[in-house]
Amino acid sequence: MVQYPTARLDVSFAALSDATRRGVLEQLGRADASITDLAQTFHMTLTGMRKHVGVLEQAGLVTTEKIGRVRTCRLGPRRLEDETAWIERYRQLWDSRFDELDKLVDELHWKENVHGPKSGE
Amino acid sequence: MVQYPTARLDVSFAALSDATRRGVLEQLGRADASITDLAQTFHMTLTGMRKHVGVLEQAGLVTTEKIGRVRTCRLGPRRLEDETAWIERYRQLWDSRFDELDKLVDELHWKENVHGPKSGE
DNA sequence: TGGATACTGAACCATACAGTTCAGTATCTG
DNA sequence: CAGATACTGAACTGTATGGTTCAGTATCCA
Repeated sequence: MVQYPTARLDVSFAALSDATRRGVLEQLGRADASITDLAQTFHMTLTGMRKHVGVLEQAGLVTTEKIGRVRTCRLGPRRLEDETAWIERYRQLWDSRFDELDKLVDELHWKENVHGPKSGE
Repeated sequence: MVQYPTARLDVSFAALSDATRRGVLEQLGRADASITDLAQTFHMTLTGMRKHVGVLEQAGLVTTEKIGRVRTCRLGPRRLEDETAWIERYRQLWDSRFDELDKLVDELHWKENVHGPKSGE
């Protein structure tokens, strides 16, 4: 059984669970931005935005660098590989689980066809 | 620009941000289970587990059905399509963003080669 | 130098969340 | 019927989250 970096998934999924933070990632996907830029986009105080950026940094999704007065934010090193991997595996489970259900349904149909009221189509 | 179902992403990413809940999904991927089953697996009270299952239900990742005393939990209708789509798009942004950076680096190299310390300036 | 700009840290607030206990209700089983 | 089982709802605890204000510090620019 593959072991996923559980704690890391906790923080990155949590980071993604906020619309503002997802928006920040999208904006940074277009161009680097300062805290002020981001705060303006999302109509929020600098302090508030700084916290969101902090969460994204913790998750490795954003890196920042302060030059002079300005902290510039850019997309970070992580590319959501583990998150994608987890979801992919989940989908496999999901598919196989529903295949099983399909089989059950088929079986029921078969029984119905053999023992049911209208045995010939 | 494609519009993602923001509120839905909020709740499903939040649902996934807890290791216990991800574990529940994995267990249900193997077989349906009662609240008692799940609570035992994760060493938790029934009440505690019921809450987690509630969160997963809200996110559409689990459905439950109570028959007699027993509430049976199974994987729900949602297959994390939207979540995958969001992450996919993010990866595209990430890639293009880093292509841009690569281009910048190339440009710097070029300038260095032309104007660098050894060739003039 | 002095004023505007960009950020930071501390403190605070309201709400949500993960978990518990406890006191039920409803259902099975002998 | 009695007792065990499976769950539920309310209430409580501690901690995290999303947001604010306010009082700074550091930097830039005229």
